[in-house]
Amino acid sequence: MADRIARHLPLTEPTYYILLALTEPLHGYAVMQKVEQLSHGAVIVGPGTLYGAFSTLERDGLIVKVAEVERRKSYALTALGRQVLLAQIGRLQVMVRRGGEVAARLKATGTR
Amino acid sequence: MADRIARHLPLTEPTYYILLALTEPLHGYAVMQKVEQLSHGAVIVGPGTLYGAFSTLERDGLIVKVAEVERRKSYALTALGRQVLLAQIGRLQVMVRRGGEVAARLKATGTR
DNA sequence: CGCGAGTATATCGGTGTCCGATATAGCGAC
DNA sequence: GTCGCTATATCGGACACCGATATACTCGCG
Repeated sequence: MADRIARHLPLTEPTYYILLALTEPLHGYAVMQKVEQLSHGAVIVGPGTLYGAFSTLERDGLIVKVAEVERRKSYALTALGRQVLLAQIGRLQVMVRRGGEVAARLKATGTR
Repeated sequence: MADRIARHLPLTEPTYYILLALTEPLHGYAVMQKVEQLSHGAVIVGPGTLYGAFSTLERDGLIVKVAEVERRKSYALTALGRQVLLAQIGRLQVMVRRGGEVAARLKATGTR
């Protein structure tokens, strides 16, 4: 059953960046900063988005708590989380390829 | 004010493909088929998604009705819609580039 | 000593979107 | 005459995003 992976797709933009950040174990606050950096400032996740997403992702088994030192709770991707992330990257590549073709056409044709 | 464009971002996957399909004037039913084709079957938009999205997109000025022959209502991108679509393609390119780096690292490092 | 700024986690509620289910209706084929 | 395809449309549930808000610790500066 490959829909064990497909069931979680597509990922939204914030969720995608959160998983991307968690390829390296990080705690919540660090994820907020990493996402901003990864997206060149295009995506800013606030506390509401972050901790809501953490709950959902942990419940679904895509991430897991790996440490809890002082106030910092660190999370990391599970094997399933890695597979979902890679599958999403595949979807994005299709989207970009299609988009690139169309973009070229739009620019070439002009406003018509 | 560039947030005239940014206000509409990010686009969800179905909305992205709908706009992509409408770079060429099409009526609703044809959009459903085009989206499925563009996405290699990964995205299937049902009537609920499609006509709901049409209402929102037309209200926001990203698409416009260009013809209505028999039962077919054809829509096409506006200038704003084209700008939003191109901006979204830019976001996707950033996402894919970041994803590609991480994917390479994930595969190289293995399961650790 | 007090206060602002940064670190860090957490909850709540509004808003919007996706999407399945459902409905209508014309058309051609068998 | 009924099945399936074309074609448009509405409704409601479920879910996610995200701003506002709250708590609490630490550090530095005046």
